[in-house]
Amino acid sequence: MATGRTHRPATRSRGIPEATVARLPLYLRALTALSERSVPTVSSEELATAAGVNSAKLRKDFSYLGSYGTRGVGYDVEYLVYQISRELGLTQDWPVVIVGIGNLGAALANYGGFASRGFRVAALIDADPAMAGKPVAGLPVRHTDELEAIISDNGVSIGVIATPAGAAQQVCDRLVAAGITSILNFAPTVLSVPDGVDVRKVDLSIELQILAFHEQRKAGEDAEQADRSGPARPGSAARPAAAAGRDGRKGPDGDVPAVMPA
Amino acid sequence: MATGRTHRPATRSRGIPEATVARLPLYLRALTALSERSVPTVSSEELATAAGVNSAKLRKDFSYLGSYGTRGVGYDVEYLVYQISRELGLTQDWPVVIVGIGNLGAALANYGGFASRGFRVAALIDADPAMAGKPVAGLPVRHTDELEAIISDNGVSIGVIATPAGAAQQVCDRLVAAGITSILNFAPTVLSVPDGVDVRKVDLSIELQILAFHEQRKAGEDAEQADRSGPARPGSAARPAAAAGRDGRKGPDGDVPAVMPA
DNA sequence: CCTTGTGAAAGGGTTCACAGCA
DNA sequence: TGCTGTGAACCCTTTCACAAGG
Repeated sequence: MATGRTHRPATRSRGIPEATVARLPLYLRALTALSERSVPTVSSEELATAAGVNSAKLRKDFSYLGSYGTRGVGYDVEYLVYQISRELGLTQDWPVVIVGIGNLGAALANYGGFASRGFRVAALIDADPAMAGKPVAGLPVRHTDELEAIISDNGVSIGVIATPAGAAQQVCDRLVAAGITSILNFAPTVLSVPDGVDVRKVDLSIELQILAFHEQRKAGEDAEQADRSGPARPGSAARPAAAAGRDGRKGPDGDVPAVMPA
Repeated sequence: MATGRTHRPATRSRGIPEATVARLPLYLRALTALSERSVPTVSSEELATAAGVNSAKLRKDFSYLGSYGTRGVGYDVEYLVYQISRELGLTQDWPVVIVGIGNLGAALANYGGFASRGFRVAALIDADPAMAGKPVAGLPVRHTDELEAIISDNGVSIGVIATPAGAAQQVCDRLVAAGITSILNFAPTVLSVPDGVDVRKVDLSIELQILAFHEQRKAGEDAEQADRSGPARPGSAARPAAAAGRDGRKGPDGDVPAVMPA
C-alpha cells in the first residue's frame, strides 16, 4: 500500500477478511436476539436467515474464526456470542467522543445502540461556546478547546465527527494529533489522515443517490428522458452535446443509443 | 438467483458495476466543488485525489459511462457534473418520506445535504399522535395513518426509516405496500422486502464495531488479553473452553496459539 | 442422517501498464 | 508530449458441492 510494489505481501493481516469483519456485527446482533430468547443453538441456515445472508457465506465467515460449531447440530448461541464479541474487541469498552453536537450529533448521543455493546460516550464536544455546559443526553457539552485534554485523559481512541463539512478536516486533524486512531465520519467530506488511522464514512446523501440510481433504472427502462440539453461538450465551441455518441463502448443510456438533441 | 442454475446470465444488468455506482456520488461532490470554484477542467489524477480514490479506478469508472474526457487534457467539469447527475437520476427530483421523527429522524429532516441534489422531503411521518402537526424542519409531522395517502398523493418512491428497531419491519411493509420501491434503513434490523425493492442500511453501531475490530488489532498485536473464561464450549459438560484449540485453521487469536485458561 | 467446514470454481473489483489520441 | 481509455493480470469475495464428523 505504501510503496505500490508487489513483492511485499502487504495487508497480510493473515486475519479475517474485511468482508467477513463487516458481517460479524450482523451475526452478533442476531445471536444476541436469540440469546435473549434463551435459544441454545442455531444452525447456519437459521442464523443466516436472521442475519440476512446465505448460509454458505456465514459458514465460510465463521470458518475464519475457528471451528466453533458442532456438525449435525449447529452453533452454541452463548459461546458464539462470546467468541464474536471477543473477536470484535467488544469485551473491553471503548470510550468515544462525538464532535459536533448539532442535530445529528445530539441524535447520535441519544442513540441507545451506541452504548449497547462496549461503547461509552466519553464526551460531547462542540465549537459553539453557547453550547458549552448544556446537557445533551445527560452529558454536558464541552468546548473544542478541551478536545486534546478530554482525549488523553480518557484514553479515547475512537472519534465520531458530526460537524458541518467545512469543519471536518480541521477537527479530524486535531483528533488525530491528540491520539485518535479510528474515526467515524458523518460529515460529507473526504478526510485525509495519516497511515494507521482508520476512517469509516457514513453519508446519507450518497446512500440516497445510490438508491436514486436504481430507482431510475426500474422506472426508466423505457420512459427514458432524453438529454434535455445539458452543458455542451468542451473543446470545439458549440459542438452538439451528442458528439460523444458512439465511441466503442455503450452510450450513457442503457439500451437506447444516445439521442441528445442539442 | 432464483434457480441457482448457472446457465441464465442473471443480474446481467449490462450496466454500471455496483462498486462504480457507489463512487459516482463521490465524484459528483468533488466535481460540484470544482464547479463552484469555476475550475473548467480536471485531470483524472486531480479529481481522484479530491474524491479520495486512485486515478486508475476513477478512469475505469468513467469508462463505464462513456468517453467523456479529452486525452492530453482531462475532463470538462460542467459536462461531467451533468453526465453523472443524469446517470444517477438526479436531474429529476425525488420526493422522499421520513418515517420516525425521533432524534435521528429530526436530524435527517434538518440535514441540508438532503435537499441539495434532487431530493425533496415530501413528508415527515410519526406514529406518536402527540407529534402530529408539530413542525420539524419547517414541515408539520403527519401521523402514520396518513402514510399510504401521502405516498400515493406525492408519488413517493423512496422512504427513509428512522424508527426504533421494533417498528421498522412493520413500517417497511406498509411503505412497500403503498408503492415505495427504495428504502434507506437507519433502524438496526434486517428488513425483509419483496424482489424489486432496494434496501440500503445505515448502521451506526455496526460501523463502530468494525472500527473497534481494527482498533483492537492495532493495540493488541502483543498485549492480547487471554480468554478470560467466557462461556464454556457446548456439548460435553465442563470441557475446558480451550477445546477448540488447533483444528487445522488458525485459532481465534492472531499470532499466538489459543491459550484460554478454563 | 444432519449440519459443519472447506477445497475448488466462479464472479467482481482493482490495479497495472500501455496503446491510442488530442 | 500528456492524459485518457482499456485489455490483462491480480486479488478478494461469493458460491458450489461435497468430504468429514458428531
